[in-house]
Amino acid sequence: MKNSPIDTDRLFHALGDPTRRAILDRLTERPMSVSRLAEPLEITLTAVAQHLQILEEVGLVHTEKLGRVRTCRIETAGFRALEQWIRDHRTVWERKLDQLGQVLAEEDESP
Amino acid sequence: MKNSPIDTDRLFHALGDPTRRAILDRLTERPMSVSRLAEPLEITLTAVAQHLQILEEVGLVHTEKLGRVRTCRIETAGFRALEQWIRDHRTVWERKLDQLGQVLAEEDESP
DNA sequence: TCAATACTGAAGTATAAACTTCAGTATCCA
DNA sequence: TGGATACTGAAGTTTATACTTCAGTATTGA
Repeated sequence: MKNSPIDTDRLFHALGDPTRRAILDRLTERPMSVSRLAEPLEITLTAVAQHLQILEEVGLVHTEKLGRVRTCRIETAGFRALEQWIRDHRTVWERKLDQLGQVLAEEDESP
Repeated sequence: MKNSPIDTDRLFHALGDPTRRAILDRLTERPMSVSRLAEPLEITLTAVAQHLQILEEVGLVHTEKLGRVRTCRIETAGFRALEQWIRDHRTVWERKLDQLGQVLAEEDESP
C-alpha cells in the first residue's frame, strides 16, 4: 500500500531510524545547532539536515534559523501524537494483559 | 546509518506501514486466519503473509498453524516494548509540557 | 481419491529511503 | 573586505521495502 501516507505513518517512520532517534536523544539534553548535532554522527551535514526536516515535519523537532545558525529543539506535538495513538490502542492489549493476569492469578489459586 | 537494526528500529518500522496497522486493528477484534485477514486488503495473500512475518518478528502478533490454517492474534510483547520506549523518553517532553503549562499559567495571571 | 483450500518459498520489479557529492548563498568576524 | 562558517538545494547512487507472479506442499472434505 504505497498511497495515503497520513501522519501516523510518517511519525512511526520518523522514529524507525536510529540516527533520528539519536538526534532526538541529543536534543533531549539541550537545543543545538545543525552542525553541532552532526558532530558525533558519521554522516554529512546534508544528511543530518535531511533527517531534521523529517523530524520537523512530524512535530518531533522544532527548528529556527537565526543568522546563519539553525537551532533545533525537541517539540512535544509529535510525542503527544504518539501517546495519543497508544491511548487509542491501549484498551485492546490492556484487556489481553488483564486476561493474562487473570490466568496467572487462577494458576496461583489452583496450581 | 544502515547498520545496527536493533529492536526499536524494527518495532517502529513495523508500525510505520498502514497495511500492518490495519492488520493489527483487525486482529484487535478477534483472532483470524491469514486469508481472512487478506480479504479486505487489496494485496495478494503472499504480501499479507510477509507483513505478518514482520509483525510477528517484533512481537506485535503471534501466529500458530493448525492443519493448513495459520491463526493470527495480537501479541502484547511489542506493545509493551513500545510503551517502555515511551516511558523511557516521557520525562523529557513531560518537562517541556510542564514548562508550556507554566508559561500559559503565567499568561493567565498577567496577560 | 482428488479437487479445492490455505498457505509457503523463491525470485523479480518498482518505488522510496538514506545517503553522497558538489555547487551555491547568506552570515560572521578579523 | 574577504575568508571562514553554517547551512541549503539539486541531482545521483545504493540499498531496502512493498509488492508481484508462479510454482510448490500439506490438509481437508465430498
